Amino acid sequence: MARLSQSPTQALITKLESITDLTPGEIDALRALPVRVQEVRDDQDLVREGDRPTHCCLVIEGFVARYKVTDKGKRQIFSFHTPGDIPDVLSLQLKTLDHSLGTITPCTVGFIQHEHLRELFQRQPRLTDVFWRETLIDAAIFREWMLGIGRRDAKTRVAHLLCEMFTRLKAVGLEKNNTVPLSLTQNEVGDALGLSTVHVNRTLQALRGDSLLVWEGRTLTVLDWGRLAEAGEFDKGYLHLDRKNRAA
Amino acid sequence: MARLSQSPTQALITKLESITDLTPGEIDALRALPVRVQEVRDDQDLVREGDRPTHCCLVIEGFVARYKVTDKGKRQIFSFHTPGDIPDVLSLQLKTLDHSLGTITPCTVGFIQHEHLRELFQRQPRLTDVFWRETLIDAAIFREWMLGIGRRDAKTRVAHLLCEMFTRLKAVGLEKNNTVPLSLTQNEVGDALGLSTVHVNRTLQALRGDSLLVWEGRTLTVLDWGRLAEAGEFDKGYLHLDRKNRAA
DNA sequence: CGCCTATTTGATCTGATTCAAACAATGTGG
DNA sequence: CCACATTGTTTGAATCAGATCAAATAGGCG
Repeated sequence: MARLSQSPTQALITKLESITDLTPGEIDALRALPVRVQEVRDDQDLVREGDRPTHCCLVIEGFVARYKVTDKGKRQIFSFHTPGDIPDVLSLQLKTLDHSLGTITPCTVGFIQHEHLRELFQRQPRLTDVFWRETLIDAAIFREWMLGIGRRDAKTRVAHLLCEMFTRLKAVGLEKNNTVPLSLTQNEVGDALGLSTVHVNRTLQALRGDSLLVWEGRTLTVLDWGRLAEAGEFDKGYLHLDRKNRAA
Repeated sequence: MARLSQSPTQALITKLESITDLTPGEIDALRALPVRVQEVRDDQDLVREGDRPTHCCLVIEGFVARYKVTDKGKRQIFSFHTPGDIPDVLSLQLKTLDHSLGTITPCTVGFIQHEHLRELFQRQPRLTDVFWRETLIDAAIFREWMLGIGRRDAKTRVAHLLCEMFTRLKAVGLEKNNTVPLSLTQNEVGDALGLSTVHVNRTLQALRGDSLLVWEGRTLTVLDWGRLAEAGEFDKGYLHLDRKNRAA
């Protein structure tokens, strides 16, 4: 249960502070953003391909995914988003959405009007760079997924995704004892990696067999990070998490 | 042979004008950008994964590609870039490059110091939005490729890529009589689509057999756009080419 | 308890890879 | 201007990773 005293944008501020330094003025401006908070159950679209939204969605609690569906009805998930993310900031710049955004767990979502974000960027121009940077990291993750889907085998792909989720969740403070909350179904993992559910299942069994991880219910525990990262060819560079690593 | 009177940033200006309106002041500022022009032969890296560049690369002539290589030595190409593109603007925001950028044909490349671009954005803040928008369209293309690599079969993928290249080249004025210059090898197409060269070859034969296209030497001619677009499940929405379609 | 959703297992099939070699086109130096 | 080298395309055959189909099992939860 969220504390009532907590601003709906707290998760956003935490997230941004994990990748950049914010001035007190910027933090105040973010806190002052008018946000309409809403509970949404799972498997609901927040915005849909073809929409022309006038607001953005801030994930406050839960997991959401961006995806698109083939003419033949096959779904490809492009990204998973965690609290603090605004998966559709891009709608500020691109009028028509080219993909959909939906919840994959029950969520708390904050809706922020475009006009308010535009005002924010006008008053705090440096935040434009911060959000631009965010969308660029997004794209870096797309590239890494593309590399996996196009050129890595199933086992490597699955291991890589789990490494990525673990690392990202850890970066926003959700890791404890090598364990992170990870409420994805094997079907969703398949849609993210371009694999069938059945094959994801068998691949996970192989990873379990190697004693690399335990993933049951909604938590993932990494038993041997070194070997898991190796199995997934995982190098976190592309996540650009290191604050020292950002451009001057 | 390029006219000497032409600014090295002309291709860039043309490109930007295809997706947005520029003010005379913005055009002047772009023209005034100090650019070091250089001829580069094919198959040369312009910047490499791990680099911390202090300049960006403007494609003036030729094709370049962004790519990354698997631990096992398999290459995945993320994007092809044509004259007017600055494939690595992202290095302004992300200090360390997470992928490489290389020529796939002999090229004319313009190098622009980061500091000059930063000054430009300071003086013409609206250009920040224009370039942000550019990188967002980049990401939209990544998503569409991901959908293809993950969820479409070889024939659809190849047809889709050819539709995309045709459309993009047409948008920058390089189409004539349903023909565009397309200097890609089948091997490069494979690396872009996550397919083996052999299979790309057989797939192209199928498309030729259907009288959808002719692709020989360095030009692609589309014989039946309607059926090719259908075969590739191609809908150009994701390219966000329509100027009327940009956010207010 | 019974329903619904997610995971698991088994058997079969296939699109795409791999390996290997021939062929075609382009460019180079003598 | 030809011989040769290089790079890209094409063909054929064998193989395999992963998909598909179908059905059983296991968890959660009202």
